[in-house]
Amino acid sequence: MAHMPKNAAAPSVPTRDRLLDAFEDLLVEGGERSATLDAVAAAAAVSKGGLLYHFASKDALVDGVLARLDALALQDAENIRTAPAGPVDYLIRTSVHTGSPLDRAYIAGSRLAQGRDPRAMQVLADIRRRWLSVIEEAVHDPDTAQAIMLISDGLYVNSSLAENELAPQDPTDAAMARLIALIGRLLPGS
Amino acid sequence: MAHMPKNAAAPSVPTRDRLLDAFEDLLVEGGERSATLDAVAAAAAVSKGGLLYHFASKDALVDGVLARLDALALQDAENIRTAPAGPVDYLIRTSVHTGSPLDRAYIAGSRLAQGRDPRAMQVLADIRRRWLSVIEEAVHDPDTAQAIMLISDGLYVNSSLAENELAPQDPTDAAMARLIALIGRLLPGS
DNA sequence: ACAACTATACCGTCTAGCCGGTACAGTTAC
DNA sequence: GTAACTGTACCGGCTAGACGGTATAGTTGT
Repeated sequence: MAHMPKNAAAPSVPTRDRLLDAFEDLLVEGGERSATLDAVAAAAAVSKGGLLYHFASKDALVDGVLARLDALALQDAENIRTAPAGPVDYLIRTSVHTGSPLDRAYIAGSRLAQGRDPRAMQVLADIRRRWLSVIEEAVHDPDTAQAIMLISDGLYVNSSLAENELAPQDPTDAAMARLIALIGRLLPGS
Repeated sequence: MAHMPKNAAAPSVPTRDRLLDAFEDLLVEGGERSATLDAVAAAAAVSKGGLLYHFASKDALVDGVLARLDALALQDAENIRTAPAGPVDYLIRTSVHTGSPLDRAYIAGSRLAQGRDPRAMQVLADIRRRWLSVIEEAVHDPDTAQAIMLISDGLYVNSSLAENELAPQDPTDAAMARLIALIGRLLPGS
């Protein structure tokens, strides 16, 4: 058990992933400023030296979350495409914060983008482009697809801005169902 | 020329406002982290002592931009209500970045909110609530009004994410006109 | 006299990153 | 089989610089 955690009865979650999780959580809950190396190390129950062993710099940590976000989003594009209730329904319902790993990673990425990190902005742009093309494929009209993407983005910022009830917060509630019905009116066929 | 800018043939802009402008610009262009007291003072061509003469703390500076944002947004709500082409047209067209004072102030406020500043989150929430009620007044249907707000929010994040052409960037271009036409389909009357 | 500054020095704290050390499993050489 | 050594995974103390804020003495136009 050379490279395993000392106390591991089970492999548990690798330290590297725990550090990434901690970094994400701090970004999501406290914004960029609160996600310091010390805070990340503490949240992951690792010393600062241990953090820097896995990620040589804060930049490396950023690259780490961004890489994971990209991988998660790539998988998600497939989920959207093959969703039983259809891509639009799936996209809209998952645009509010669900606490899924992708969700957390996406918000973390947004925080980094708001801090003007060009890598984060690039990754987010790529993800959104991917989503848009899936929706375009489904609705067969670029303008409609774009409008749907905009609503999805709007839902995201709303649930990001926390505790306000301007928009549906829960993917399963009635307001969400009404919103999806409304979006139906945008579709070319009627 | 004591309290006037040295070079002022005209009263020009008062130092206090130049400091607020500088703070906003730094927030918009470099995110929260780059907007330090030293940077703000330098950008406004004022000494650090001069900055702290007008704003005793960074918190006071934040309060300053937030107060100005709130005032600007209050005025804007009236502009939306009385827009010749109608509230929805106006709201949507001004949801992309135009470089207007309100626009810059709003983005600056968003940066602060992303840094989890509760005051900023509160001010933004109030502004959005105001906009929503103006739109509700105009379209006579809460769900439709909400969907329109979401599209507006979506446009805003898109133009915030810079240099991507997923959504219309220019309030006068054809894509914007098509988007507004599409939104027309959401309206209860047809 | 006073408001509106400039300039400079300073303080405590926070932050990123560095470095020397430790523990220990596995490898090699005899 | 055991001593010497290697690589991995960490610990925790440290430092330089940035940051928010204080302080203070001087300057300038009215």
